Amino acid sequence: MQRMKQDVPDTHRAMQVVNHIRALIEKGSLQPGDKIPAEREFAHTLRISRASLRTGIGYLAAMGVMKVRHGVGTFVADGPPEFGKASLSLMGALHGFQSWQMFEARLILESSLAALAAERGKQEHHAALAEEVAEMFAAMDRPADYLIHDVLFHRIVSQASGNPILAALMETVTSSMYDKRRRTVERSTDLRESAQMHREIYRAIRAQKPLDARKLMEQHLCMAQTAQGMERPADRKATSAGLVSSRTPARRASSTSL
Amino acid sequence: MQRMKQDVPDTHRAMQVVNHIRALIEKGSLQPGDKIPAEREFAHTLRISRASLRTGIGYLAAMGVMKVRHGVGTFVADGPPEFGKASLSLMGALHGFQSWQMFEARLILESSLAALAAERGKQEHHAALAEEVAEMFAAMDRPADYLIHDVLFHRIVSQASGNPILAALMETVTSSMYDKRRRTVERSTDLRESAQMHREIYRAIRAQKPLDARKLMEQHLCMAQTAQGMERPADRKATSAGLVSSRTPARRASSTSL
DNA sequence: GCGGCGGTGAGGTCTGACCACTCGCGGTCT
DNA sequence: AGACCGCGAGTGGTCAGACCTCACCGCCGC
Repeated sequence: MQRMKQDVPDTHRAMQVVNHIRALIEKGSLQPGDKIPAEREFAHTLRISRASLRTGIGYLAAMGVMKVRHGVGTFVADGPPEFGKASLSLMGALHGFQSWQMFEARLILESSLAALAAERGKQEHHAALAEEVAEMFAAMDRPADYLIHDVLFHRIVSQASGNPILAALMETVTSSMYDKRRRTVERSTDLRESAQMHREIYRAIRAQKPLDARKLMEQHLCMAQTAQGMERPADRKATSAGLVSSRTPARRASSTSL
Repeated sequence: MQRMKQDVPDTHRAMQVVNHIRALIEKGSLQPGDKIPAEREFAHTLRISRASLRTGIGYLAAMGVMKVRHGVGTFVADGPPEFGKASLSLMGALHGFQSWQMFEARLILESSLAALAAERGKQEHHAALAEEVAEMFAAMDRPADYLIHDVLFHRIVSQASGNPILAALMETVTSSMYDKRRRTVERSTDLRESAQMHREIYRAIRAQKPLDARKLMEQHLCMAQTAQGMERPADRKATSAGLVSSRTPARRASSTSL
């Protein structure tokens, strides 16, 4: 029988702070971007020491719920939802995550994200997407700039999906690959092809064709994976049937069909 | 132009601790389950105050990289990779995540996980899966126990997928739904049907039929969503074409085909 | 008008003491 | 001899207060 108990990541006081702030957020009296009272003052209000308060704030900051700015104050995170960015990186070092696993996770998340974006994307998203595609074509000779708009493009797709949870998960995965991508893009030679693939994806999303968007995104990511030489070491090909939208509908006939 | 800078969640000293421990992990001198030196001693070694050391440890603990046990010591996390469990819950309260969004995220992750498990699952996983299915059938009249084996089943599927990253992401999503599920299962009446669906999924995985496993898992989750009355408020149906493995391959003909 | 300088208030760090929890050793009672 | 209890060493948790660093902004002098 497993433990199944609530996680107790920190100690009493810290959780007290976390729960207090959580209550404030849920009550609506603490909105994203808001500033919380100064540490000394807040600590006195909660009847705890400043050190304990800082422990709790540190916990929240580590998870991306709050942002601390030295000399300014402590604020509730305002931008798009983000989990602790360094977390995946740390976990990777600890559990020995492989590059192909990251790509696989990204492939699954982002292809679904593209499909959702095609279904639900609004005009504003289409416009932003078009903007980034244009920027990418314009920056084909400047890999560093190109990467920026590349990332932006995918981020907008995430937003257009209308599911901030998936978007946040995606961001977590991609952010831990960013530095590696930056190095790869520098010596990339076929940014033109990449830009065109982005344009195709954009078109599929604008045309509200989820299946096309999904397939194109899969192609795009598989290509990116190949470009970085991060295919899965042996056995199956990366584009295994269960992962990528299959082009062999015939196999569906073998369904056990409940 | 966006910021794109590295995240600086905490301050200098804390990151110094994080990086030090990260280095120890990457060097291999710190394995999962290992105990790190006592705080007073470790702080003296790093030439920083105990308070600063604790800040760094708190950061790592918040992300699930380390586990602190009062009166015992501080250890490197050993179990399956887990992100901060409370994070999604906090983020949800902050950004107003909807239930259907959680279900959607879970649907995407877990259906892919099932497909991967069908491709890569080993015999040991099949055995464990069968075990849990049996337990579920045996616990149909005890909702609380049933839920435990339900969770275990899905967790084993995650492991069988061979991608710890996706498994960890899934765990993050599901753990924030656990309490709600617990309440729902209590008044559930058709656990028999649920158990049978799990058995079907198990069979598809054992038979190495990724597409079947994916589809069955989708059905199972959609049913669970319906049971909890958490469908998406209006517009489309939950089983939109781009999300669920379509049963209308004809639509694929409309591809823009790059 | 502009730029540097310093005040103000925020977070960051340090110190050292004390509190709370675990665990195991050793004594005691049965 | 064996089971039980108590206590103490070791470890994390909390506290208090002082001081440092940084960001911001208004004042003052040029």
